[in-house]
Amino acid sequence: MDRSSTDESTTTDNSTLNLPVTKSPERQCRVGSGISVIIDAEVGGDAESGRKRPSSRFKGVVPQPNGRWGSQIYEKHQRVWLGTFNEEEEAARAYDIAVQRFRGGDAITNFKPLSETTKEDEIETAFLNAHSKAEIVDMLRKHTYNDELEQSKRRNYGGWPAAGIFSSLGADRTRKAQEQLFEKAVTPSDVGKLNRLVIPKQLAEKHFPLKSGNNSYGLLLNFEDMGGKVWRFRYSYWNSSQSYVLTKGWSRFVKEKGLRAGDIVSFHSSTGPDKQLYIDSKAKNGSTAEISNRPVPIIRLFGVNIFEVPSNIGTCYGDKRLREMEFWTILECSNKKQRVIDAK
DNA sequence: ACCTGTGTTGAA
DNA sequence: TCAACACAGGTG
Repeated sequence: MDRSSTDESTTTDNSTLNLPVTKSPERQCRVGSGISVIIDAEVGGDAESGRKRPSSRFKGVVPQPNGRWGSQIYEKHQRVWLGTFNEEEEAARAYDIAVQRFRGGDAITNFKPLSETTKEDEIETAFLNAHSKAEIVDMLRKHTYNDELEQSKRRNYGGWPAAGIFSSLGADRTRKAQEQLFEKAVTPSDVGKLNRLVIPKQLAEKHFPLKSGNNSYGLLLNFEDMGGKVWRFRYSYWNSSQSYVLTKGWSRFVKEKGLRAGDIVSFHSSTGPDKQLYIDSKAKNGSTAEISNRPVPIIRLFGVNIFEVPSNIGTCYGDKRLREMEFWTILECSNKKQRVIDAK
C-alpha cells in the first residue's frame, strides 16, 4: 500500500528545485571519443581476473555479477529498477530516458539531454510525457522503448496530413515527407468480389511503372496505411482487359476498411530515397474515420491478444478489483513474465 | 545452475 | 540520492 505515492502528480514540482544551469551534460558524455575501446568484456566478463567490480562510469548504471549492467533510478527513497542490459551504454541510455521522464528535461543525463531545439527531441519529449512513468519503465525493462517511440512517430508524424496530432503546427515531415500520387473513387467492381482494383492506365504507368515491359506477372507492392499497418498487394497488368490492377490482398483491404463504391482511395509516396508507398481511404463524402467506424465487423485477429498488459493483469490477479490497481503493481507482475524477451 | 532485481547500508 | 555489496527467489 505504501507504493501509492508513485502517481503522476509530480510533473511540475521539479521546478521548485530549480537547479541553476549547473548541469554539466559533458560530464560523462565522452563515450564516443576515446574510451569506448575497452568494453569488449561481455557476458562472462569475469574472464579477466576473477570477479571485478567494474563500477560503471555512467550514472544510474550498476554492474551485475554476470558482466551485464543494471539500470536504476531513485525516487521517493525507493529504487526503481530499469532492467538489465548487455552493454553499459544501453543501461545508461535507459537511465537517461527514465530520468528525463521522472525529473524533466533539465535533469542530468549520461548522454544527450533531449534538447527542445531538435525536432526529434521535441517529439520524444512529447512521447515521454504522453506516457506514465510506469509505462516508460515498463518499456525500458522490456527493451521496447525504441520500438514504441518509433511506432508513435509513425502514427503521429507519418506524414498523413490528417493523422498527425501536431499537423497544425506544421511540424510534420519529421519522419518522411510524402506526396500524394493520385486518388480514385472506387467502382462497384473495385469493392465487389473480383478482388481487384483497376488503376487508371495513365496513373498506373506514371506512378507504378512495371519494369521490363509487361511480362512481369505481378509485382508485390507494400503500402502502409495511416495506422502504420502494411498492406501488400499484387500489382500487374492484365492484357485481356488492358488494365493495371491491384489483385491479391486487395479484397482484404476492402473488407477491413469497409470500402464502398464511391469511396476514395488515395496513394502516396514518400519523397525520400526509400520510396515508401502509402495508401489511405476515405468515405465518399466523409473522412477516413467514418469509414473505419462503420458497423463493419471489425478486424479478426485470430484470437491473438494484442494487449499484453491486460492479459497479465488477469493472469496475476484473477478478477480482483482492477480499478484500484496501481500500475506499479502491475509492472511487478508482468515483468516476471516478460523477462524472456530480454534474451539476446 | 544461473541470473535478475531487491534488501540493505554507508557515502555523497 | 546514489551505488556497492550480498543474496533470495525466479528462470531456463
